[in-house]
Amino acid sequence: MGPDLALRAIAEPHRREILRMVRTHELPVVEIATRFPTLSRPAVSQHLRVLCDAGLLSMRRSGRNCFYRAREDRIDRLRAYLDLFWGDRLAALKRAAEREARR
Amino acid sequence: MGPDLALRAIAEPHRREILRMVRTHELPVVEIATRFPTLSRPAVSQHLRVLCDAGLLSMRRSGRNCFYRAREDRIDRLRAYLDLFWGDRLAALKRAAEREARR
DNA sequence: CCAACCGGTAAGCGAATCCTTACCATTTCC
DNA sequence: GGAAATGGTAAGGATTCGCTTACCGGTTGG
Repeated sequence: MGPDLALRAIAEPHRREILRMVRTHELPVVEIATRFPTLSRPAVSQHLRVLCDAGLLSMRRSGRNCFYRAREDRIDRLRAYLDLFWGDRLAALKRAAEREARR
Repeated sequence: MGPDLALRAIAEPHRREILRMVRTHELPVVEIATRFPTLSRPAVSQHLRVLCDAGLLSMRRSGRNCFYRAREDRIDRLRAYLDLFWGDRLAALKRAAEREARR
């Protein structure tokens, strides 16, 4: 069930970076790949697959381009799961503020 | 650098369960292990190690017992990283509310 | 039509992950 | 002192991960 695939997906730095890139606007694979000079293109394709399987990305085909984009609804769902998992958010903010004030 | 170890650590369901168990109060390893009937004790020990290496747990020795406990400050730090990563939280809540209202 | 472009898939490889059994050190209690 | 309890570590195995190169199908434009 739910958040496992997504959590595993975002545990990988490259995939977090991809997710960040397609948050505000969709991008074709070529564009994503060129921003990873150290990575082969299949590697990027495979990361995209993992993110899609986790439900965090959607894909749109147009001609010979594949545009990927973050699925905001799924991201929100993951955030909701994590919020529930971590527990009281206000308490956390309060602690953070106290630690900040202590310096 | 920072959140990678922690994110990898919480990507594992057993480790999330452990983290949940020692959030409010510390627990000795035996107690943690008995709550995982399907897991050997070394497996639990190894999960505890991963969580410690990620900074998410602290350990206190007392006699022959090792009490583990969640490090709330590190958890808060991880939450802060994720909040920054995801972006505007209010926008997310708004979207969630809209989706909810749409049913 | 055909050469270039775009992107997914297959196969393989080294490393990491998660688990097991076996063993060890320390502490406690008789 | 010695048995029992606690918990870490070593070694090994099966699986998964992240990456590579090689290849293949679909689209486009000369």
